[in-house]
Amino acid sequence: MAGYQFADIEAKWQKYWEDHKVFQTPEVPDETRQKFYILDMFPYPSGVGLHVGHPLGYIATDIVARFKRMRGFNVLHPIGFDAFGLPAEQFAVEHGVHPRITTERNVGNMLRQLKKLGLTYDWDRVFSTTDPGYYKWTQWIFLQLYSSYYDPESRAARPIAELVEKIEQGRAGLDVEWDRLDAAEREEVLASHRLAYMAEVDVNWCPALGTVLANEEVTNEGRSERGNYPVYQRPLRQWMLRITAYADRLEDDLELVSWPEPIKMMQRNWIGRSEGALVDFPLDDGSDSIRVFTTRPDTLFGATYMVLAPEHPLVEKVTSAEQEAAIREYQRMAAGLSEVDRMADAKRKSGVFTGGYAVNPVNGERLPIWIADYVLMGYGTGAIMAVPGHDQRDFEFAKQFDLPIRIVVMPPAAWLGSKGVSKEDYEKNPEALKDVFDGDGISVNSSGSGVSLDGQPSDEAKRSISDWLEQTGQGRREIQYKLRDWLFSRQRYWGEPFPILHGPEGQIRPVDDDDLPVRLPDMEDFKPTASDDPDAPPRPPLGRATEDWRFVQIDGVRYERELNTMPQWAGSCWYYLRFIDPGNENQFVRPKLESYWMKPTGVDLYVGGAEHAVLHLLYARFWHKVLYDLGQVSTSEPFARLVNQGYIQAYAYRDERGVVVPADEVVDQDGRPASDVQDQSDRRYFWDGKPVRQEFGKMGKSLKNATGPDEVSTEYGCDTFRLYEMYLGPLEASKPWSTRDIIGVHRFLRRVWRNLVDEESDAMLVDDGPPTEALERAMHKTIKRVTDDLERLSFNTAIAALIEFVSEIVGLERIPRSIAERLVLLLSPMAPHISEELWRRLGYEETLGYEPWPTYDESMVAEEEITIAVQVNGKVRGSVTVAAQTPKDKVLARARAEENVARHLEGKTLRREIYVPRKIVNFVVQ
RNA sequence: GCCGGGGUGGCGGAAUGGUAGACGCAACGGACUUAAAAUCCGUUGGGGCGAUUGCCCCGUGUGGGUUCGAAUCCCACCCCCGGUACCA
Repeated sequence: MAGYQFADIEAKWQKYWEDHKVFQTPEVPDETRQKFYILDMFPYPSGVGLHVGHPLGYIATDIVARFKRMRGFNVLHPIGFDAFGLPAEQFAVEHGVHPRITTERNVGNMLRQLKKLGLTYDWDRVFSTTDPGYYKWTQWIFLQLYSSYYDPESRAARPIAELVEKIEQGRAGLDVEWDRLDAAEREEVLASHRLAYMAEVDVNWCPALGTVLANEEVTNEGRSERGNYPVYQRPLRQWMLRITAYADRLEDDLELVSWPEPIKMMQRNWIGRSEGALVDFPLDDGSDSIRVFTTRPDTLFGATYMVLAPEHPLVEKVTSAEQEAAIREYQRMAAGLSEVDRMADAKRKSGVFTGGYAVNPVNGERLPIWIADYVLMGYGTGAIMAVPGHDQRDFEFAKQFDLPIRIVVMPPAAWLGSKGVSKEDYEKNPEALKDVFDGDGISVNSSGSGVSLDGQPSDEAKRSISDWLEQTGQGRREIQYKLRDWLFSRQRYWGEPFPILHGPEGQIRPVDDDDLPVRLPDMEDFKPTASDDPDAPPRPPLGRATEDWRFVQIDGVRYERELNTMPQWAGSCWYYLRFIDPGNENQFVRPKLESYWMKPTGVDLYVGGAEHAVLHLLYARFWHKVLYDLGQVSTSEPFARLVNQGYIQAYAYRDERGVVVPADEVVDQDGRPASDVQDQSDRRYFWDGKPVRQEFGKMGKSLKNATGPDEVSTEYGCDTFRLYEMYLGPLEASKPWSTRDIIGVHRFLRRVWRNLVDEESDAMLVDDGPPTEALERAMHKTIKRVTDDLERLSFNTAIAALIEFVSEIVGLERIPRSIAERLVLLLSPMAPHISEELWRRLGYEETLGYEPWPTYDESMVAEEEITIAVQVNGKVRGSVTVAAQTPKDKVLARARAEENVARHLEGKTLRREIYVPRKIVNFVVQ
């Protein structure tokens, strides 16, 4: 037996931890202890297994979990699998195997890989979103959404029964004659308020995937996020979730959470709140009016024309006979343009005059009405008032078609002066100042029909014009959102069935709670009906299920089940709640446990990739808020603190043809990478020895540059692997994988071992003598550094501190026991196996998972902080503050202060005085 | 274009107003060894002087500023990464 036998050690302790369920969190927690809920974004069970990039976040959370346990916290650290949805289903389709089977197999493989990393998840809490015991409650939550509505008065979700009550009492503020409506009509009214409702809307239809997709799942290029297939707009009757009702709360509450600023920003942009006003512009014949939305009602006097979206319903009405042909032509062209073409053409504005006119309500001016594709039907009202003096796009359009431009907001005179620009200059060329002048100006030329804004600053002008519009009934304040309701159904097999029945007259009936879950039927043919035809009808695979699944007889009525399934994101919207009480068959989570683990601000630390910024992270917040309103959970936000781990990147290689060459077939040839195919029968042998181009990218299958955790663990052990991944750099940063660097942390572990264990005799090299003062001091300093670094998730510097400390004990004949013990404890969150082994060899019976974290003595680490100041003629001219531990530090500080001042006062003499710690005046110049 | 993050040795990265480059890799020199691996010791931002110990100048994307003192704070610009895009 010699040296650090990591393979034996790791196998031994992993088995021990699993057999003794060391890291299991008790089902009912000890409420006297402080809790810490630390969560990873659970993975979908990929078929190809893990590469070294995946566990980065898992290792980080595991370190924190172990650290927090040692600091006395009651830790919940679970893992599960997001197994429904497109990726799992696509994998099954490709392999021609039922997704239930591939999912089970993949979950098994991933569990094996995760366990090999020594992660301290509570394995008894593992579940997949595909387990009927789980999706039963996903369906149940859906029914909560279905039977709730958003009450604007209390700004919260309430049971739909309360709405019925309000309507009956005439308090709902709805313009309906409830008593005279039949059941179907009543349901229609309710449907327009339910948080889950069916509606015929323009949806993103992806024929190649055979399903509809949510806005969040469609890329900028108008293609599917999964698979990159074309997506078309098309009206279909689908399930929707009324996430828009929560737009303002989703935006406001971002302030409550400690999330990375970029993620908050992405959510804000996605929600896209903008405050402004709705204004009605009557047509000049008075027959109708054009309603527009504007964020700049203070520029109403600057409107010089109107623009409708080409597909706006009023286009027909306002078009004059002579313009009709031109308008038709333009509409046809606009309809034919794809999103991409439209974007490519964004710089050049196009449009056509309709021949019609509208009247500006503030001054009675007749404004020509145009149509143009820079106005989108999908945002605001699909119509705008054009103010070319104060809007870039309107300005470009006006220039192109020679329409008048009017300035109605002027930068303050002082501001213009500071730029060396006159009022006239600005009027001549407002564009020149647009970039630097943000609109906080003073209204000018803004008087008309009984209202004047002249002289008012923009904010004030916005308020007074809004008041005037509201008083005269020509408009009102309005907040617009970019966020759309969430399209919630998919024409796919591998998802949660909806707990919904459709009656023969089209009535919707929720499945009784007692009949949940509605199980996904076992089907041989689960493949989606894909097509190249954008007009192909959606055919949900569940339509091919057996009749006894599809039809249900209740009270003599024959109902058909909803054939769509829920989208990928449904399961991940609430899984963090189920981990709290995973086995509960009667409730989705026990309230008592929920409030213990979630209060006061939700999951304490949530680690995962940034790619879910507007998908999972937004959807989960929405569901959570609904559950909160309904009294089912006790916090308004699910995740208190979020950290996005970076990607691990790796070099990838392409040959002259641009074909990817596997990274392990590349060799160094005179300092340049070259292809190295040994097998002569391989068709690629031709390229042997040819130079390849190096690039840098995300690790993965497509670049053939992935390294598996198993390979690393076999060669160096998983403790080394864990240390290496954390030592690469900050958790949040993307960083390059470099297999050759692994040796560094491996050497460190071997050094630890060698210094504590005699390689010959296998005996511990520790004694009970006291450490030297210097060593004890270094120990305290290290404890402080590691503790602070782990608190702020700076794993790389924590490890560096340990490496540094170990170099202090190198060469010591025997290590004082007290030092060895604390070193092992400090190391254990990061390298648990070697630590556990050393801990036992130090004579402890108990596993060190819950051993107390070592403490440090302030007086041992406190660095005396001294300030050295220099006075010249009674005036302080320089000072240096240093954290000094040795007299040498102090001398250095004094010398520096002196030097700094001397440099500025050449020729003068400095009189030196003694320094006094903390508040000092030391050098006096005369 | 707009929003957000960033730019420090050959490389990954430390340092958030006080000795820039911790720690690791790579590289070079040395010890041990028949040899190699492993291990250990030393050197390693650039330039110059002294060469025994030491000393000086320049250096954190570029240019300015604040300060006794700036990688760090402020202004302008350049470049890279991420998000987003005719959102009225």
